[in-house]
Amino acid sequence: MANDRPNQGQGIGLKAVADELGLSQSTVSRALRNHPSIPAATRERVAQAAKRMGYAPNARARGLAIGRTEAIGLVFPLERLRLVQTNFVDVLSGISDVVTERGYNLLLSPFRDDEASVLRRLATSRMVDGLIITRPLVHDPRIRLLADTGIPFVVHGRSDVDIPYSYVDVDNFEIFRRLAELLLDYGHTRIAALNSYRRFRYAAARAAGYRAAMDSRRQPVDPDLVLETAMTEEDGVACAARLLSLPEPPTAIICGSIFLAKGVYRAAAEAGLQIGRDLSVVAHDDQLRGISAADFVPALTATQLSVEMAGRRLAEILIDRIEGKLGDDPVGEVSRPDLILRESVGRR
Amino acid sequence: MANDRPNQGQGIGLKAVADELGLSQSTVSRALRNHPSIPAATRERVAQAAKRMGYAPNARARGLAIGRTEAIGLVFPLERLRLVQTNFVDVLSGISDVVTERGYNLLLSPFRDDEASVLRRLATSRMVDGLIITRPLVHDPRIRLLADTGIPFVVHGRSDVDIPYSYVDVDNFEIFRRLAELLLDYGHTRIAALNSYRRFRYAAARAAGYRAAMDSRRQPVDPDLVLETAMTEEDGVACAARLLSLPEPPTAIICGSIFLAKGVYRAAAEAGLQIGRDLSVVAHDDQLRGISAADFVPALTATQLSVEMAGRRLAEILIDRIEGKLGDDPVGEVSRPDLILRESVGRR
DNA sequence: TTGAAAGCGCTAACAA
DNA sequence: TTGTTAGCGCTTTCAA
Repeated sequence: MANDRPNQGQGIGLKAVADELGLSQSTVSRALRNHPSIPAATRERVAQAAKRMGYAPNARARGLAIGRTEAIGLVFPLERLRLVQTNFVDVLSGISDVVTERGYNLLLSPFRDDEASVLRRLATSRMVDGLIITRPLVHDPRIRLLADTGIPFVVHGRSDVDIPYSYVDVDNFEIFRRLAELLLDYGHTRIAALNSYRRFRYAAARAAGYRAAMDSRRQPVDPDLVLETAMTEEDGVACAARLLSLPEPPTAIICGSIFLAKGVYRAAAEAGLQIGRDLSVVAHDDQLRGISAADFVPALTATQLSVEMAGRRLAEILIDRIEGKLGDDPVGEVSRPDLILRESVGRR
Repeated sequence: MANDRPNQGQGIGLKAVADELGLSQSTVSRALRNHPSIPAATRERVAQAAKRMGYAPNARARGLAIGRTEAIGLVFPLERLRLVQTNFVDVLSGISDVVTERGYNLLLSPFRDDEASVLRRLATSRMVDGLIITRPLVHDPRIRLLADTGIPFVVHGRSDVDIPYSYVDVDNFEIFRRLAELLLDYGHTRIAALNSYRRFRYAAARAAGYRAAMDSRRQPVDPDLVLETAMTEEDGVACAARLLSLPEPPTAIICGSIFLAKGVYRAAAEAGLQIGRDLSVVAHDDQLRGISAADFVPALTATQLSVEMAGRRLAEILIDRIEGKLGDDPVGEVSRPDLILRESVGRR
């Protein structure tokens, strides 16, 4: 025997219900899942008995039989959960919503350093039906890894790899391009950019967008004004302080996140500069819960795009794919940001 | 046939490895799991082949065979993830840590309203080996529900039910008692308490602790000074404003959370009151990431106890229980808080 | 030390 | 409309 406690020691299984009613397991199984071949009368009897006896299907056995678990996985660095200033919880919130709506479960797999092995294990063990990965690098090895296992997956963001894959992304090039052009329109030329680390594809795209805007106006790009940093308030303070102490400081700053912008506001206040008059600030806003560009004083001009909505789309696409509701071709969605003009920008 | 793509369409299974080596499935299975009956030589050969062929065990099948999944579940209201001011993420972080260390997976099941059915489904479907539940009510029906299914579970907090269960809790009675006594020691008698909703066991315990302290000093409890509220900064502002506009306002306020305290600080500032001189404030501090009682101005006197550590213990106890490392008797752990004196309290 | 075979609880093809 | 039967991929007993 494989197990000394049949049926996990508890359960009323299909067998018990079938015996009780003098039916076969398969009839009971079909009745419970509303198979058309089962007449209403039988279906009713079975439903009654199942309920009375407290029958609950065993997900492990069902998963093995149908080849699906009805769960999707999300692998992420433990750190991101700990971070206070992160959009991770908002993405997760969007994913959770859809997962609930569609009757799936969400398997969270945190990792400390070796993401690849966690991903591989999850994918090949068929513990989940599909996976979501986030924050891809410019050339992200995870995509090939997952494609090779054959498991359905969706990427939050894009990566420059030569295999097709599904993704949900925002137009990061456009985000920084528009923010830079806005500032150029207002007469600024010494425009600083606080960007994330360029190994991440989204940051690389933003850097390119910034450069494109500057190039199109024949403005030189001063490398001292382009900083790579984490997206937190503290880093915003530090970067701004550094920029403002330059011999020829910027008159405007583009921030990759709203947290960064908050830090810049603080640094400006300390330096006695008034935002919108002495220093212009713009940012990209993920529309996170609990912090709003409109509530900044003065209100912050920003591109905006809900990252929670992105979470929703990620889960929707993944589940559709798992259920075969999408063709075999990968789908990609790129949202373009709205630019909301508020009071943090002034003429130079 | 049950499935038109045997082995999920991909996988190198035990069978393939066995055939390759001219061994039986069972030998390969045992070799891979270091069964003592397998000689080192064979074990080695098998390990090589498995690696070379890219064998990965199918978790669904394994789970079915051994009756375990090596995953634990956490059911929580979708809302809590969305909340900015919540200790949920910190608890989750502690749980994640341990889950990773022990090689388990964490299944997050968000729900919108019908928690009971989500719990029951998770428990009876044997999708996970054990469950953690949080924020129990004074009489929490979930405990009986889970106990009836027979699944191992641990509660973050206690509940007054007459069945044994495992829990990790803090001494909430003691927390409010000590905070109140401290204020009484400083000569305060009009002491307000901002507590959570008393249907939650922890809030009920805190209310009792407050009352016990007052009673022991023969101080009457003014119902106007005891407020039930959510634990956010906004609510802190609102409650404090209300208390300060009383005909006979309190001279000291006990806050159930550090967020609440933050709001009280704000309201005091608006009212032109100086914390520590015109108004004394104390709080309980869950030691959340990103907000520290020591950083308040003036620094906040508080009881403290790491809620992340509680998360760790919850997972440790649950997994030990699943693996049979604990006896059959439930275990309960109650931590007592440290009281850290800072500058937010003054003599009346 | 190894293999054959049964079984975990469920689904589904096929036959009746 | 229902039952029989053969899996899903793995573990484990039992026998060799």
